[in-house]
Amino acid sequence: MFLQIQFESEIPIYQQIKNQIIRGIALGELELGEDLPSVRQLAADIGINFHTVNKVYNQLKQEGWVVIHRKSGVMVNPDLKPEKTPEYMESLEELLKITTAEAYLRGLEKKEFIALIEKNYESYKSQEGE
Amino acid sequence: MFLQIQFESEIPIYQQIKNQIIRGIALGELELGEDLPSVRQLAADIGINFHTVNKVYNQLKQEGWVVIHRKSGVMVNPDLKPEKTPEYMESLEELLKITTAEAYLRGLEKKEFIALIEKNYESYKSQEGE
Amino acid sequence: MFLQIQFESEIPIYQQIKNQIIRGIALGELELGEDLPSVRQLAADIGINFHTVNKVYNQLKQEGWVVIHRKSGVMVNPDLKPEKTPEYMESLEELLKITTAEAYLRGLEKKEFIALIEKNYESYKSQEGE
Amino acid sequence: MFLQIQFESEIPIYQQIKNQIIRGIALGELELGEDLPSVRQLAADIGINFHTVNKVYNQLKQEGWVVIHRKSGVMVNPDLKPEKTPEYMESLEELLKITTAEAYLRGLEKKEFIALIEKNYESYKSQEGE
DNA sequence: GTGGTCTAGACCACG
DNA sequence: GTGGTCTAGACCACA
Repeated sequence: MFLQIQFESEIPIYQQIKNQIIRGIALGELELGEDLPSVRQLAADIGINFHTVNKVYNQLKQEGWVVIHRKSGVMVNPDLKPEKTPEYMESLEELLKITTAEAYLRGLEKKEFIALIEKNYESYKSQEGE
Repeated sequence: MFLQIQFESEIPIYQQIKNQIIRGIALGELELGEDLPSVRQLAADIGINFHTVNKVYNQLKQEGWVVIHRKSGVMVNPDLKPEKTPEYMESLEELLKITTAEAYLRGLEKKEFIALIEKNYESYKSQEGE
Repeated sequence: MFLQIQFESEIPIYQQIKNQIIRGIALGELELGEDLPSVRQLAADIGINFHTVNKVYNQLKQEGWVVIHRKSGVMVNPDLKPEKTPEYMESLEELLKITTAEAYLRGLEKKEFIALIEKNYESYKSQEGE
Repeated sequence: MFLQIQFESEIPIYQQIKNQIIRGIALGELELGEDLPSVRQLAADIGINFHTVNKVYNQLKQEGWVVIHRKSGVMVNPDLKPEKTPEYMESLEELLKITTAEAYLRGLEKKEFIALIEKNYESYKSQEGE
């Protein structure tokens, strides 16, 4: 498994896992319809309690990233179609407000910031052969 | 005061205040050397516990955004020069990893994302007459 | 066979099968006395474990919907006469309590709700030439 | 508190609590903006573990029924506006398919079924003075 | 005081 | 063997 958890981080473990799974989908490391480890398996791999993984999978299911088959376990939602909802856009804009403000004050040029965005986007695009 | 607090938000109140003060500086709404309200004043204005405001000011001081004079209160650091430290850059890159991943999956084009960044940066630049 | 199973559903597979068989009887798609597929046949058709089908048939038998002959297999109970028991009525009322409450809060008018009921009832009645 | 839990029921405790809170809102027993007991308080009142209540509140928040203030606890969403989404309508229709089928086969007349619906709806309407 | 996170272990439903 | 539920208790962040 490609998950890398920082136990000393302030970011909750379950949040780190969620982030990395979503990023894994964007990067193409996780394909649509691909099986994810069982809650207990993943928990054992990472060395955490299975309830923590359970919480992750349930939230990912709630948000539509994965589907939970009744017995075969959890897989990346094969019909993944997350939407650019107004709520999402609002929260993104709110996040960027403070992020860019601090970046600007710290002397990060607009060009540098955009370069970071582009670097990330390229890594996603490359998955599609574009 | 220009602070707008969302009590139902996931973001802690103290974090919201910090964010808005930093953004206020970037926007030029708060000038370098400008006095901030006293702890009790701000707490009363927002309707929160003054310990929360105290925490905010102490963290802002520690991070170099404000200076606290024993009697004259708190002011925006007149010699503000926050740095683009490696630690900061690392945390920013980490944040953008997950942020762009979700944005990409939700169908937000790179151009759209960058437009959001530029919109923000323009609002800061305009303060300098550029 | 007319069974359509959703493996990602919250509803257990065995429950889905039961539901569809009972609905099939109400719709007249399954006639009284009609033979049902064998346990192994149905399991193979759907692609599930035959223990699951076994469980379904046994529960349906216990509730009086089908009869099981040792060799000739399973058939819809030719003398079907399920009753409007107090227990059933109680559980139905309990179900409708929460169902109508949410429907009401979501803005579903009483007329709309009743229209849904009537639409269903009509499809059963039509089987009797009414 | 008006909650009545059946510990011997097959319906999970957390589900029963959810149901009764939503029904409480529909009945007007819970007003919009009204405070709900704290997780630990409600858990103690019912005599269950606080994690179970926590799960309820989080799901209710996720579905928009309540808001969780950072310190003042949980309250019924004052801006409650659950929607008649296509997903909801689909699941409701699916539920009514099997429910009406069994009711019909058990000899419950359409009129009787509708009477049950009306009885419930009246109890909600009466809250509005209509 | 509030909710949030994580651990730990038990038992159950499902297939 | 899978996820789901519930209990229990610890510690933390927040206000």
